[in-house]
Amino acid sequence: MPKHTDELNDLGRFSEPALLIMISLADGPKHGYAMTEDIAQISGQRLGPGTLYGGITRLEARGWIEPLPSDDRRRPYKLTTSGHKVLKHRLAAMKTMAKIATTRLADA
Amino acid sequence: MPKHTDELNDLGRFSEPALLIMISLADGPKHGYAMTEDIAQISGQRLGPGTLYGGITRLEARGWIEPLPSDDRRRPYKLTTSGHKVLKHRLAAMKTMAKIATTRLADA
DNA sequence: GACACTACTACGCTGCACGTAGTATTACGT
DNA sequence: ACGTAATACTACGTGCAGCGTAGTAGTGTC
Repeated sequence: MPKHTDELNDLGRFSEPALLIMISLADGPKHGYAMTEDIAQISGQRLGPGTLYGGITRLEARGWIEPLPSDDRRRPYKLTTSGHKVLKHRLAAMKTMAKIATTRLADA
Repeated sequence: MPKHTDELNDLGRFSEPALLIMISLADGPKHGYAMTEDIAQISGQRLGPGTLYGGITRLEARGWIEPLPSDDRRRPYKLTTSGHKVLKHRLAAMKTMAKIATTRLADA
């Protein structure tokens, strides 16, 4: 097992669905179903329950999101401070890569 | 098996390593080892051989990259027209998402 | 009271990501 | 000529993320 020497770069195998979930939570707490709808609107892709709740569980295990107290059957989640930081870092990396890639495509 | 109704959106399970390989090929043909070095420079992460050549094989199977004739033991690859198109499409989606996400983080 | 929508849980499969080990060639210093 | 490091891969095994399907149960509405 790799040591968590640098939490911001130790993403494990974490891909688009997990990223979409975090982005969805970036503008406020949401429960699972609401995330599905939100993600479908902003990205055009609809995550199945297996993908969604699987992703949520993994993100919670990493401490990047956490559940809020709930009275009914809904279970809302919010980004933790750590999750917020990771997402920000991740987005910056994405932008840098996208910029480099776009330049390369244009020049070629 | 899902039908290839829309090649640009049918990415399968395709994540960062595959994207990095395509970006690396965006500014000209490269062989495997050169990709590793290039990717390490632009992204800071070094792909192991399993990840790299596994990714290459899958990308070739999809017709997004293709091998060039080679005289020695090196096997250079280049982006196909199809691969070029997919990458461009993908980058546009990435930028849109990054923009939305950044706005959300800033507003929250 | 039928039907759609909401909000999940449970489960199983597949293949991608990743590591490790090994092979062979080339380049270099000494 | 000999060792060592860098180059450029192949081969192989493993685990878990991603994804689909099925099922459950409460809520709303007509």
